Amino acid sequence: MADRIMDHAQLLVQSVGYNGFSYADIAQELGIRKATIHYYYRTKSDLCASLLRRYRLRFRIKVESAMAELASPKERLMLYISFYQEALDDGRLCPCGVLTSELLTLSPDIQEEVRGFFDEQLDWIEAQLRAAASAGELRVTTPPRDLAASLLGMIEGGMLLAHARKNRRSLADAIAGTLSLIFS
Amino acid sequence: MADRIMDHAQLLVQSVGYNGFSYADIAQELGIRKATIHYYYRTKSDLCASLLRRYRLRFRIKVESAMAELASPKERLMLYISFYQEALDDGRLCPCGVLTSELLTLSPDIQEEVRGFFDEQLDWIEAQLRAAASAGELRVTTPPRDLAASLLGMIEGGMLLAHARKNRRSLADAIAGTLSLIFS
DNA sequence: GTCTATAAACTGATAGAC
DNA sequence: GTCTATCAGTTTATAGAC
Repeated sequence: MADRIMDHAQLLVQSVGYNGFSYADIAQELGIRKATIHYYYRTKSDLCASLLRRYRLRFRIKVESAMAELASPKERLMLYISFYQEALDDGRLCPCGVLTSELLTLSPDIQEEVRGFFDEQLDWIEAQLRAAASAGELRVTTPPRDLAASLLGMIEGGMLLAHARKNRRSLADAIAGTLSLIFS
Repeated sequence: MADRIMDHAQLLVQSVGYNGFSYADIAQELGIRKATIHYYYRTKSDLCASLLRRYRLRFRIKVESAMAELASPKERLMLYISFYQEALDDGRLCPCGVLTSELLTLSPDIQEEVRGFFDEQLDWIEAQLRAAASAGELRVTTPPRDLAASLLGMIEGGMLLAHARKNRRSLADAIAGTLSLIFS
């Protein structure tokens, strides 16, 4: 039951944000009572922090397996972007992107998880860009960290735009164009 | 008083989102009672929709004056981006970017204002890119609409990243690099 | 216009029976 | 483990006095 609760809580965070749902929403969906949720997660804040830790862990594993399978930085980045596109196809946003909009209302634990996720993603993207630069595959001289921030921003913002405009195609297509621009 | 209420409501939307504040927050800040807010704005939904209409109008005027002053599409886009950077320097996010995260919990009026804002921005950016292409100033052949979506996504996502990482520099710097990439 | 008072619903959370 | 019952606090919103 703990997993089912967390699953649905994550779906809700990715759809309407932390302040956009309540324990009653989860209880109704799972056909249980609110008190049952409190048995597994003492507070809503705990539930959200736990959910973010699991999300980050799963995402990390996904990304690591992508590194193992593909050698080319550009291919890796294309696959990386497809992870976000998958969520979008499922009607979900990036939980960390969503929570950033209401970050000031959230507990320090949650804020730290969100910030940690972004830092981790920037590190990974930067590493791919540096590898590409070493291999002479980069067409530009922009500092890798800045370029990584551009790319991650484009991904997070692209998800938001696609969600608001109900146009799920726009993310992968738009970014693929920019990626081709960067790589030779 | 109507203006002061809307001013603070907008600040709150840009800081913590729609579901992140209540009438009590506004009342306390302005030293008035909650009922007074209802006198000017019947519902919270009305207040938010009104606030978005004003925001869009003001933003439109800002952008139009930018078009009048500067002839070069690249310069116009740099100035355009600085409008978002200004908000960020003031600790504010883009209200439409924020509201997108909780869009499914908001009234149809608000949803329409958010979507309208993005469409309007994409139209404007696309027009600048087409003008640049006609003048032979564009280095790429990406469809202008896709490129516009990339840029707006990068702006919206860049604001989010800067907010979460408390690094307000990253927006303008990161985007300037990509802009230089696009323009010859 | 702004207030007091209040309604009705919902919030996260707890105690204790089963 | 899951429930019923309940709490105290908050939410948006309204009625009516001043």
